[in-house]
Amino acid sequence: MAAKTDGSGPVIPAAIESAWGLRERPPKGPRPGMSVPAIVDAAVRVADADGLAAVSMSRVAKELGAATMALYRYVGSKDELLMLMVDTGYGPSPGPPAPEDDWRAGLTRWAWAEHKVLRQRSWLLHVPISGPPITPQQLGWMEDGLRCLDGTTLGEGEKMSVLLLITGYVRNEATLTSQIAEGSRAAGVDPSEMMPAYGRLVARLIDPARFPALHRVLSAGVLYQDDDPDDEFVFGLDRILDGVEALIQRRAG
Amino acid sequence: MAAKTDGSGPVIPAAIESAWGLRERPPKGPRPGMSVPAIVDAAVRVADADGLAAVSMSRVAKELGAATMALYRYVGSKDELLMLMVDTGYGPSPGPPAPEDDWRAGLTRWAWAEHKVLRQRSWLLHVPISGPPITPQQLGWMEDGLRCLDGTTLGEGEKMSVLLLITGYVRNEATLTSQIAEGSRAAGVDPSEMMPAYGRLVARLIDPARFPALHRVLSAGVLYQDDDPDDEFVFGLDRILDGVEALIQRRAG
DNA sequence: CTAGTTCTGCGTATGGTCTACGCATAACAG
DNA sequence: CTGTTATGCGTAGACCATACGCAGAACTAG
Repeated sequence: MAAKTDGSGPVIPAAIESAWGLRERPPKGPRPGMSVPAIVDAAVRVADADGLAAVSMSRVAKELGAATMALYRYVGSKDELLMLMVDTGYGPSPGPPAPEDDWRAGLTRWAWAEHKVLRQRSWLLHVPISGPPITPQQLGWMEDGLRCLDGTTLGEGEKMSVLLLITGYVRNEATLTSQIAEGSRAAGVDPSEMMPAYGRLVARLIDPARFPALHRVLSAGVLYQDDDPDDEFVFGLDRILDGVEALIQRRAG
Repeated sequence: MAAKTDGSGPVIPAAIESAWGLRERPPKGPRPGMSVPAIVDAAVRVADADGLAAVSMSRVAKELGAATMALYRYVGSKDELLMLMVDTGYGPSPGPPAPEDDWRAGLTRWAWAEHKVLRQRSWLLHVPISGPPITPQQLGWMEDGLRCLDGTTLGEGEKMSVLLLITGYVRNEATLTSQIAEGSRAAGVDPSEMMPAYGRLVARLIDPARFPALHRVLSAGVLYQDDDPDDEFVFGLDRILDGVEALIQRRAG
């Protein structure tokens, strides 16, 4: 009931420990008929096909031809399963930066790699994350990001903050574009018509006297055009990297 | 079934229309015993007290002394209720920037205002947002943000992108700190012990040979200290604003 | 004043969720 | 061979959102 505070350190979910390869199978009892990776793979398959909302314990069990409750011998709860799904959903990190890359090129590639994963598996954005990363591959991503900043003048804490900033930006951008995509699918509208429709809606709702600046944006036609989402992504990323560059130069000078 | 595409424009949920003050009550039939604002207020009260997970239709109805199904006469679905909760949860926008503020001071205040709201009502972060903002107060926030950039050299589209960038950052930062808070409450650990515990955990899991950069961060003691979350917030915000400043100067020069 | 219409309140019921618990059985240790 | 321990999984409980339909209230038209 109380938090475990013995010498072993903080509590970790059992399935996470086994993801790190710690933990041996007890020698007694019947052989397990399934495995944690098989369950996680099945869950990822379901999420890829029908979205995160379709991932229920019974659905995953059906995918494996097993009974619902059988899964609970392998994962402690649905939340634990979700955590493992995130780990394998992201996949292996893109690897350390190429030797010829400076920090900016490295981080750009790093950000694009996450961007690409999130565009393909937008369900990752819907998983309620419940804490800082502790799974092997997630820490692998972090490691690769840190290496991009290796030669810079930044302190270790600053490096970490920069990565947090960038990964947060990537997630956020992906969330926005996936919402547009999902919204258009739900409304049965062509995705390229989504932003124009939004612009018309806002134009119909707002009073130009009360919302002058917004009205000006609408008049400029900004919301009506269906931009390339990648352009929007590049814009924000470049702003952030410009800000980081300013810091690096201040530290150097 | 198909999307409505008549002259009235895109479909909007009934309760949103009434939030904008459009829509008259039909003259016939019994007087409504409740009102949409009363329901939304009750739901916000529940979320404030017990978190978003506690907001179920039956719980909100109980709060009002009404029957569960009675609510569906006022809101079309739970999702619609959530959208309205977000609108009133954010509250009125902070107002236009002070005349003596330049764009940077204005946006800083704007960002802090959202930061403050999200710190007080962290359940706002858990509401699955399903599209671009269309409620009155949300567009009010947008309007105020745009006004901060009024005198700058940026194009209308760029202004919008900058706001998206900042609001995304604020949400992201708030998400991270609220996760730490919620995680520590769930584990029954003192919040100030949370990051140190995380640092120890990572140190126990990773192999320094496989994760050298991460190991260096740990050795620097970065994860062990319990930073002031506001410092972290300021760091990221300053980076972003530096990036925006670089753009503004490029456009000006 | 009456009849018709339309809206409200809400009870019932359906189908979904996660998961606590306990039992039968299988596999190993001694 | 016996005891111990793990597995597979059925049952059941406690929630959840919400579709549907009915009783009755409040208005309008005649």
